[in-house]
Amino acid sequence: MSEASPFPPRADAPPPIERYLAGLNAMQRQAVEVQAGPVLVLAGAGTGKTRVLTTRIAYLLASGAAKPWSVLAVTFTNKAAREMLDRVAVIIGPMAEQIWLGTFHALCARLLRRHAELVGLQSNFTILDADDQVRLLKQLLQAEEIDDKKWPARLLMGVIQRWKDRGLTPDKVARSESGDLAGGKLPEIYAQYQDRLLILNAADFGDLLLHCLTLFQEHPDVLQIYQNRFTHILVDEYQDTNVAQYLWLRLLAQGRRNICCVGDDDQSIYGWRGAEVGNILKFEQDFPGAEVIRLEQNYRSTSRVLAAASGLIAHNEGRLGKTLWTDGEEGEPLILRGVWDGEEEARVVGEQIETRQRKGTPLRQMAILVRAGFQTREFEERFLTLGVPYQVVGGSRFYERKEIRDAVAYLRVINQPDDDLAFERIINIPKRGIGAASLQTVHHLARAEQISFWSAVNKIIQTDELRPAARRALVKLAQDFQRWRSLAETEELTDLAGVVLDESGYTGMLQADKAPEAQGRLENLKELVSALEEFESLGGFLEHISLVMENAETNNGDQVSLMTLHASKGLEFDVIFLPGWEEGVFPNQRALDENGAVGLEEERRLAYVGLTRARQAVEISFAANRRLYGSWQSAISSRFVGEIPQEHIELITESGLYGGRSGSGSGFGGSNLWDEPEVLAPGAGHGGGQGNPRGRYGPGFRRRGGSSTAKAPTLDGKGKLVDRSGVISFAPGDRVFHQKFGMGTVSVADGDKLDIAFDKAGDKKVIARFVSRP
DNA sequence: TCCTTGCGAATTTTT
DNA sequence: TTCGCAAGGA
Repeated sequence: MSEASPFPPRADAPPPIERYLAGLNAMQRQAVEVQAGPVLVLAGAGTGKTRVLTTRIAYLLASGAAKPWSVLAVTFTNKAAREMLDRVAVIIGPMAEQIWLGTFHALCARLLRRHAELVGLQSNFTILDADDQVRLLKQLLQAEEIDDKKWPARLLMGVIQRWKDRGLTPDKVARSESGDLAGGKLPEIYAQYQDRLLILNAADFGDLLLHCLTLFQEHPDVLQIYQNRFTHILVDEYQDTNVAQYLWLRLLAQGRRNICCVGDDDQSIYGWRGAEVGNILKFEQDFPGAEVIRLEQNYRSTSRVLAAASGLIAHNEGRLGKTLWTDGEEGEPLILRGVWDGEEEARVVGEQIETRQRKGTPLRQMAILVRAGFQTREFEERFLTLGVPYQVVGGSRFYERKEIRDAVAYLRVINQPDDDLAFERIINIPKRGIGAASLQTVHHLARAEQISFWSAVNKIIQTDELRPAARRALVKLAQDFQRWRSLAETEELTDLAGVVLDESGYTGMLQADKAPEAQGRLENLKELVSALEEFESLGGFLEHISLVMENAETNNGDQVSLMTLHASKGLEFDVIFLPGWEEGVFPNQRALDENGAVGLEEERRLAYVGLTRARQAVEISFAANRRLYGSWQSAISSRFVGEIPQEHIELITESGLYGGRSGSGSGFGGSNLWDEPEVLAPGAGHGGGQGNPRGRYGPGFRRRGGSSTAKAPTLDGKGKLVDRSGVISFAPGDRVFHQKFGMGTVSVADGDKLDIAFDKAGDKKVIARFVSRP
């Protein structure tokens, strides 16, 4: 359908505007044509949402209403951003590159790099990933002596992220919010965390938005620049925006009020991550006079699939309400299959896939959608046995592998010396004889002086504070980094990476490693090095991997797709398999426990998303027995099963399995369907000893024991650090005490660097921080 | 400093 | 089941 003729020939002679509208239905057309003022497009699944958005952009440009650089188009995922860019480029050509198009996070990062200093960052700031965030928070928690058993860093990090999602900087977190989290100290720790990030010249994901928001709020002149620049704003997946994103958009849109948001409240599945469906519900209040357009004609699914999905989602309350319809075929009924256990489920799905393939459906048109990532395992195993090619979408990611993260950590330190988390990660990888004791010493200095780890290392290696071996190792490492940093100025990235991996000893370490996976790691590193070819600068590469942490797609060829329901949003396939429809699995027990009725509705929307991915056929299955963490558990079918209108379902069970019931379902009634808990003996397991492919990180480096070094003069009575102005100065002749070296007399004092003649340990160079008056 | 062993705990979704 | 973490030994 998409006739891609290269145009326009000249910028001042656009093709007839009508051309863009051809093939759109009345509602779509309206959504494209209304250019001025706020517009909300409620776009049901498969109603041509992306087409509307891309056409709208093209139409804006062709009609002369906007210039490419004055259009801001925001998406939720990188995938969506790329797809939109591609599709716009097909219509309008290379001009598309000039549109401000990307995810919230990518766009905010771009803005922040320009104005970093206004929020206390430098423009080459590092973007931390989830792992870094938790590690950093863990350090702070230990310093505060918070019990990490009671308050796991991951959990607290989640709370902080939620605050950030809501646009709350530490000073805005209400007392009532904190509760007894971390003994009521969490807001304070949040503040420390933010301070620490600034010292590290780093921002986490939430910060990208939060800082941008602060920037706009506190610098009206800057805000105005962008309000003027972005004459037209488009937002995809509006139902997934959180409060911070909403505030950000509202600030930017306030100028011209030309904002067009597209979304579907029934597909809001990121509430757990701070998304506010409320944003879409109150759009008309926020933008009075907004035009609301509903897209209800579905071009994707058969009427039976559609009816099943609609019937299911009708069980939710508080919807804006849409009535999807199609003039397409009725199609085959959905298949609902009860099986004995997960193994059988995988076997049957495998058979169905092979059968459908024989009948002409290519593998790439089939997908298995699961609730949680680990559920893909059984299917993978089965496919390996069968020899069915498959692809796990969004599974273990390339950039999360240990060796890749290590290599990237080296690059990060080269790019930005103050990136402590990266530096600490690789300071002793490969082993350099720098152990916990040395690390703690450096840490201590870094915290006391409020400087970065890198700075502390450089300071400390000029002294005798560390053991000679450790000191030598650090001196070498510091020199290496200096050298690599200057190489980075002149050499190609790939060459730089090769040199770094070689000279650091990292390659050597892997080559010497006899473990079976070492070879694969070397391969991965090679892949990383070649991936660097596409980038012009180190900064550009690092930005890419932190914002676009996606798999290097190798989906050439005909493969079945395996992915989570979340990852499937926005995709479509001829045939969809939905396994694991059991209470507790789907809907997920934790979602129910933690969020009750709200959680259940989100789970139901997830089911709705799953169903509406299908063009032609859906096969749902559930098992009577499920193995979970080594123990068997009997299960009952998901309540969602009973919520799908019966007339669109064909029920299949192996005869005899469920008290002989089989065939089309009499006694259909929801969750009590086949409710015969029967425990299966944990007999014949799978053959043991599959190699575990997941490399994990080595032991982390961390301080122990919090601020227990109470002898240092930098700690006040409560163990708090005193600020920089509180540095005690020493003069030659002063008697001092050092924890390790004992008593001594200052012989030379050069700022905070002291030469001291110790009574027992002899002449040493130390930093003033480490000694006290006796 | 580093490695091994043993124990306990927890187990979703992702920019 | 698997992973991460803490303690103990070389």
